[in-house]
Amino acid sequence: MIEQFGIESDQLKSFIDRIERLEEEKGKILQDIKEVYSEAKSWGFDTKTIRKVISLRAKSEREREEEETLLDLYKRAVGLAPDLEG
Amino acid sequence: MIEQFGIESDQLKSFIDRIERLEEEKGKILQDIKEVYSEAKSWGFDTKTIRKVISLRAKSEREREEEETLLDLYKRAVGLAPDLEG
Amino acid sequence: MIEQFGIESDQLKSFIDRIERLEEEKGKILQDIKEVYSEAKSWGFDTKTIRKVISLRAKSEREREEEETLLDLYKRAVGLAPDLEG
Amino acid sequence: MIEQFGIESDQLKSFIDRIERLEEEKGKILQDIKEVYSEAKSWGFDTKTIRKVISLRAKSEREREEEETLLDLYKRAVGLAPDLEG
DNA sequence: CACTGGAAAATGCCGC
DNA sequence: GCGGCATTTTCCAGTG
Repeated sequence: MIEQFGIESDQLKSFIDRIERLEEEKGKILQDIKEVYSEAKSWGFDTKTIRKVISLRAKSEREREEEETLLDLYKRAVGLAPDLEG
Repeated sequence: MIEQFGIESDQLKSFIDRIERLEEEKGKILQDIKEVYSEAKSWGFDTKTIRKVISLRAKSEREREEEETLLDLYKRAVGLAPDLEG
Repeated sequence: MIEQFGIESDQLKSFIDRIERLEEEKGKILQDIKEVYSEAKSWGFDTKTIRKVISLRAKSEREREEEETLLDLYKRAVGLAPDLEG
Repeated sequence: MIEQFGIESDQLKSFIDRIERLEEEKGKILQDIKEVYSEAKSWGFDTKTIRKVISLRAKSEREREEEETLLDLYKRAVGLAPDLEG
């Protein structure tokens, strides 16, 4: 008897099932990514470099956003911009 | 001279695009997973323990036993668990 | 006008210097720790398990018990462990 | 009796002790760092921004090094530099 | 096939 | 007490 411990076993099971299902989907995508790298490699491309390129592109996007955030942060820190709560 | 690599270059771009697209899908799934954890938490469940359970279920019975055996061994070595013949 | 912040600016720089110095020390310790793990590994020990033991020792007896209890509870909920009453 | 399992219990204990000692030192440094942040905060500085500054400085150093590495990598990838074993 | 380095995941911490 | 961020741990591909 689980209920005596005060947890709703069915609900918990349902959450875990949902996560496991999503993890499975994730696993497929991960697999797909691996296969693309592998195909690229068989074409003679250097996968390490491809990874770098992709990570740089992701980064530069992220950093563009971050720069803005950072600027705001600094501005607020020195009183050049209002705090978030106005 | 770049052009001499024209065809390969297109091929490379195509690989990178495919990977980036897959990464995007992966990002969505990751987001979904986060949301389920968050919902579970709002129900009062402990997400850290949920993660442990999921990771345990992903392992084979054999793996689980091996890990436990080794951990017990090390624990006894440092006095965290009593010796077997204790 | 920056100068009006002159004194605070010096103070800030000083804080940052102190932190960076401490970070450097931290880096050395981290390096030392890595080396011990590496040596342990070369003796045939399993570093992952060592980490677990160390993390267990850092916890109080009470904490360890609580975690285990909760894990058992969740495990039973998903059928990874038998119910207590069979 | 541990030896029957084939691990050198004393050696293992010694490694773990060394690591725990280093962890303790690390903990002190971490504590020191916290205190500096706390002092800075009491002076009215924004700790989040300080963290950013420090992490940026650490990063730009690392990235200077990385850029070089990356350039080499790309060069090798397109045959403009010899492979490492060259 | 063990080691190393780098990506991904988990944990812990800080501020709100 | 929660959400976001930094650290730490785990995993995995590539390399010798």
